[in-house]
Amino acid sequence: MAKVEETGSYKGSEKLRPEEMIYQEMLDAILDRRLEPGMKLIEEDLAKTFGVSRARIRATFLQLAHDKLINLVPNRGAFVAEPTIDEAIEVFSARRMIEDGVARKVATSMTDARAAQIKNHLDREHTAHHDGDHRAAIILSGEFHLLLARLTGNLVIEEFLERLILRSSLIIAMYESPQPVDCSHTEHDQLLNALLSGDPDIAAAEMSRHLDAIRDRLQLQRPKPGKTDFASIFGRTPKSEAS
Amino acid sequence: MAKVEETGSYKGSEKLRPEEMIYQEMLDAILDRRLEPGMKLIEEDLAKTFGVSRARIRATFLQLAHDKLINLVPNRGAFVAEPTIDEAIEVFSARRMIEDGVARKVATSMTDARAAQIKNHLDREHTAHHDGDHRAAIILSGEFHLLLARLTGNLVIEEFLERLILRSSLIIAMYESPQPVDCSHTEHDQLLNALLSGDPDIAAAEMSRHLDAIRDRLQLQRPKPGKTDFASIFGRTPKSEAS
DNA sequence: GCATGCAAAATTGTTAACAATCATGTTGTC
DNA sequence: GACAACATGATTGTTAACAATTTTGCATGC
Repeated sequence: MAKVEETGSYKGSEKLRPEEMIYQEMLDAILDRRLEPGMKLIEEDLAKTFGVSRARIRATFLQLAHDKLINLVPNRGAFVAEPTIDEAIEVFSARRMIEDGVARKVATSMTDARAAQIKNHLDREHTAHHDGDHRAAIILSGEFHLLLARLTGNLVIEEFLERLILRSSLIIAMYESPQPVDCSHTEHDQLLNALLSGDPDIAAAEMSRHLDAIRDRLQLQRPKPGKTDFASIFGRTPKSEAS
Repeated sequence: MAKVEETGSYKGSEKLRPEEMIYQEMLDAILDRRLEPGMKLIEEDLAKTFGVSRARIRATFLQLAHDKLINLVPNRGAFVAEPTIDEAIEVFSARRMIEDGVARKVATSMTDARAAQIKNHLDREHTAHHDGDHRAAIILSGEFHLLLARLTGNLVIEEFLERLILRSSLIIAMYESPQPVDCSHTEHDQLLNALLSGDPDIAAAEMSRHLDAIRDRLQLQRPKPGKTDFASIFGRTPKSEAS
């Protein structure tokens, strides 16, 4: 629970430096879809909202853009990112490539203490799921992967994967199927078993399966998400194309 | 040759947008060690040098800091990064974890066209080495790894690895042994053979070996690089510690 | 009625001045 | 002579105003 709040709280720990707090708040808003994909982000409005100058908002924009959570268009402004289907596929493919390696490393360096650490996390995932706390379940699910990355002891991997997991969260928020089927907590159990086997190939294979499963649960076949498909809404084909 | 200039030129393609040009120039200066590790970067001086406002320099700083090429200290300013030995080890360990996956993917999706593409690159590496063009050899060596990343067809991996390779370049510039022993071009040949075998395990193993070899060629055992060790210089031990 | 061009409003991009903070050198005291 | 307090200069952080660009609304003409 504490862990959940630490990473995903709305305006949780208020002793953060203001710059970090603004990043965190905008991040949460995007992942919660209070800021919808494609939405224009106006500097002055945000500056007034947070009580800071436009310069700080601009700096925050650069961070968010670097993490691919917003798009920065010269002279036009900032827009909440709308990851395409191809992007979504690429992100999970990239995660597979990296997290396979993570799984290999964790599997071959497993200790009792580490196993206990993972089990403890899984307990919290199960609790959240049992309590029907969907939001906590999603956050903990992401943190499970981050925990494995941390167990490699490699900060570079950890930081990169953290960004990639955030990006995944936006993708999931955008493409998740209407009826939430977060059965992934049982998959994490299987993953732990694979890691405990100590066999890097088995661990990597299970990680690949898991990430593919997440991807396959998404609705990645919609015509063009975010962009309203008037033709299908009104049951007719467009008369002519706009210039 | 064209490729070399494209990525590593001093002030090459001047039709870049000014913001990108400034990033590129500072990047080149850091990797060339014209800007030494630890050096203070003063906003106003750079602004005058490039004929832009401090605001733009600040934005460029954020980019460079994100790539870990400079350190940003609140109220103190920006300093060229001084990767520690531990950081250097972590970067190459991270690359191994990722590039193993890259090698696996490239090995299992090899075609004649791709093999030719790689061979063509190796030819250019050999030429540069034969001509004694050390600078081009280093750049091409980095681009070899980037080429493999590109062959995975995954933009996420490609972009991340690009940053990691830049960071590696700074590390190599900082820790390379006095007598340049860039024998890595023959290692790239071996890597190609491993990729052509089509066996992902062989390819990954060869990639690991190669990256470990680069790391092991570095002088990663100095007491504290960048920070002058007066005690050893003057052959005596410090009398007392500074407060 | 619809497209085109123009004018106004909104928004981003840039600059310069000011405030806050940190580094440096000096002075005074013990 | 060493240390601390202080004053000075340099540098970063912030703000507000201005310029450039894009978007929007409206009027005109076909």
